[in-house]
Amino acid sequence: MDPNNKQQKIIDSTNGIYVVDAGPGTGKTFTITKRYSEILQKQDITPEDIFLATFTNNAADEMTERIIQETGVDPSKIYDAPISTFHGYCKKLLELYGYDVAQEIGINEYITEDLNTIESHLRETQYFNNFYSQFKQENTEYNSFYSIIDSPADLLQLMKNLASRGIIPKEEGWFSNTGRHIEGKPEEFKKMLKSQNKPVNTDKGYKKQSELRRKTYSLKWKNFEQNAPEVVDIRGEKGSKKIREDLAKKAFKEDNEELRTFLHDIYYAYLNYSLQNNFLNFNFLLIFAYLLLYQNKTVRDNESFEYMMIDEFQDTNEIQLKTAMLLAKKPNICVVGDWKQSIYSFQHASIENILNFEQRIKDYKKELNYDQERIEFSIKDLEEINLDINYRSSQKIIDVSEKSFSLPANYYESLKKPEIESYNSHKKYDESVIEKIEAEDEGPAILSKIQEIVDNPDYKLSNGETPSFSDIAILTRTRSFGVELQEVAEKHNVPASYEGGIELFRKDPAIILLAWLRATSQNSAKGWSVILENAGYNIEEVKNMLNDEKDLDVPEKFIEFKQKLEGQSTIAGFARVVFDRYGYSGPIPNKTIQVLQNVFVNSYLNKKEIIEFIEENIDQGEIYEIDNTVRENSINIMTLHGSKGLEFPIVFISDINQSKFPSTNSYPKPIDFNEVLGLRQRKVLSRESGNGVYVFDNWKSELLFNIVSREYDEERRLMYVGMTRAEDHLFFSANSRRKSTFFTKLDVEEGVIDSEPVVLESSDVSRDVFSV
DNA sequence: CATTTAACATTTTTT
DNA sequence: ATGTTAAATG
Repeated sequence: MDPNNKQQKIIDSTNGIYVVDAGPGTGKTFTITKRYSEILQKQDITPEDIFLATFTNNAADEMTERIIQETGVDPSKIYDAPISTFHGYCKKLLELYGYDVAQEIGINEYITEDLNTIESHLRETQYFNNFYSQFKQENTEYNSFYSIIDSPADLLQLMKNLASRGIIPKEEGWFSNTGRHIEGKPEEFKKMLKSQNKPVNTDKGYKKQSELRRKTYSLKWKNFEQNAPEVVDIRGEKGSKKIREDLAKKAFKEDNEELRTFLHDIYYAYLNYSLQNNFLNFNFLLIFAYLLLYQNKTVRDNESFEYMMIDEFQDTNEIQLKTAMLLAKKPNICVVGDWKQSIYSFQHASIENILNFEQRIKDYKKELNYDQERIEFSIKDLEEINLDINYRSSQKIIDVSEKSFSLPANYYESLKKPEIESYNSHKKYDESVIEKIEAEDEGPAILSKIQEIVDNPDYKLSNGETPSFSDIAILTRTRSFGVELQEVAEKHNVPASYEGGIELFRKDPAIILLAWLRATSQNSAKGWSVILENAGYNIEEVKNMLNDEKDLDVPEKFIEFKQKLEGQSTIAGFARVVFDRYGYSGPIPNKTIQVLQNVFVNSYLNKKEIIEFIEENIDQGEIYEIDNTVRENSINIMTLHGSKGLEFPIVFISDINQSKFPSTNSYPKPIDFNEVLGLRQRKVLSRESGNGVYVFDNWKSELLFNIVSREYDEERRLMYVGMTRAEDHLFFSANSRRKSTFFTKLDVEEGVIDSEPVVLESSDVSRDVFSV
């Protein structure tokens, strides 16, 4: 297939700075691949000169494959080419040149080739907890902060947040003045306060209280310290339309010096601790790579690229963009993305990267050049190109998807008409069915609808075929709803595979492994009871065998096996022996071993730590991806996030229910960061009438956080991502008693559901190997 | 009757 | 902590 005009323009425009607005189904990967091979054909250009950043490792592999197909280039030459995620590239960079980069911020630790990247969130939490208790003992001057923090993991999250914004501590103060970002933005704050505190006009000309005053009602339930102003003082008496702005401004000016010092010190100490223990999380990996490129001209000259392309640009964060700028030798930069599909802000992606690209790179250039010239090229000929032909969806589906941005997230949110450029469908197909269905029992209703669709010529697809199970995807906001749906499908013998991983450590292999780890270390009775009950002994028999803690009376064969296990020196060996004995094989035991091996790499068999790790995993229901779960002809169930980049003939968007989608979940954090407010503490320690010291809510920050309230644009974008996965037919489903405004205010025809779903003959289905 | 208050029900996404 | 909704208020 030949590129269309806009695509061709992007392919030909190899030199210069380009922002490509690539909406869903506009042939983004196709265009990037072609552009890559176009650049490759230039004289003296090899794959080593082109940096292509992708969002996931899978995307990097896929891109590489397609480039090999497209160019016919020798695969061995492109295999080592910098086509990778930022994380992957930065890790390589640090291993090559990063040995003493930490010195730049005063840390006397070294990065070596066996640096570990922490991929397990739980494992890092373990590390962090160890670090935290040590830090607390050594830094008693921050006692008042420790008493307001109930979960250290919140602090860790905060540091990662700062790291993704390029805020980096030095031994004294902040690196390159980056600490100013945690002080907040007074001008923006004043603007927000003003607009939030305007009384609201109704259609009939009445004036309601301001949005802000309505929200501050909840302050009433807070527990403020004695000298805090009364809530009626802040909000005004009944009938006041606005809150008192002078108090809000006073709250903004709260002295946070000590809090910032505390965060600086613990952040710095944790970076130090990480390197001491030879590990970095994803976020810290990026800051050290950034530091290296920032400070070392030689590395920059050696490593920078003639050409740079960044895919999924809407999901990059600030430090990634800065790093990319340091890596660009020339102004040959092409960023490709779609702001409408930016859905990873919880992971600190910054949508401003793409929305304000030009302003950002100009600002960053200034910032990066303030003491010496690091960005040598000039930023002037910046061009925007938008791809506007959609090759995926029918026009009807495209039109509906654009309504995502007009969906209010609650009963009082009023939205301005969004400015969305429209896409034209390349497809002639015009028989799309777009319906919403609701029922008291949502799962069976979806199944029933699917059974109606499958093999039904009324739902003919654009390729001329009648639908089969594998043409259908069910998208969910939460994982748990997806798992529920899979179970409902299983009960009806409808083939459905849940994509997105399983609770690995709650499966049998891990349970038995944990039991043997326990049986061969302290607290062995806990392990033995699981082992013996699993072997078929009843509770009474087990009790008798374990009666005497010091002299267990278990059958000889168990003792022999225990001795065999005690000879193992690595967790992988230990687990392998257990799984072999129990006959566990396949992806689940393999993945279990792989995870443990990755997490406890280099360390001798420390059973206590491993047991804690597994316990924590079971407790938290931690999710791990399993390979090869794909089945023949089955429905695909996945989260909306997981569906990014994919397409299906038929899509269901499910669980559009209150508090689920849009998600209204939010956890209170004692210390919080907001771009406008800066760093704030929401709890304070105070002495109540002489006696003890108590934790109170901080009226200042509680008031402030009402002003920078949460927005729901990302939930609407998530809806947009979901809808635009569909090629031919699109369905929405909700629980009739709990449906959210995303469902009720969606202007789509209501569908009918035929009674209950039928239970299929089991011979119709291929079995799911993981469901046993 | 429009507006405000108070009580009640829920509670993620993951490179 | 936040949204929904029924009851209270003036």
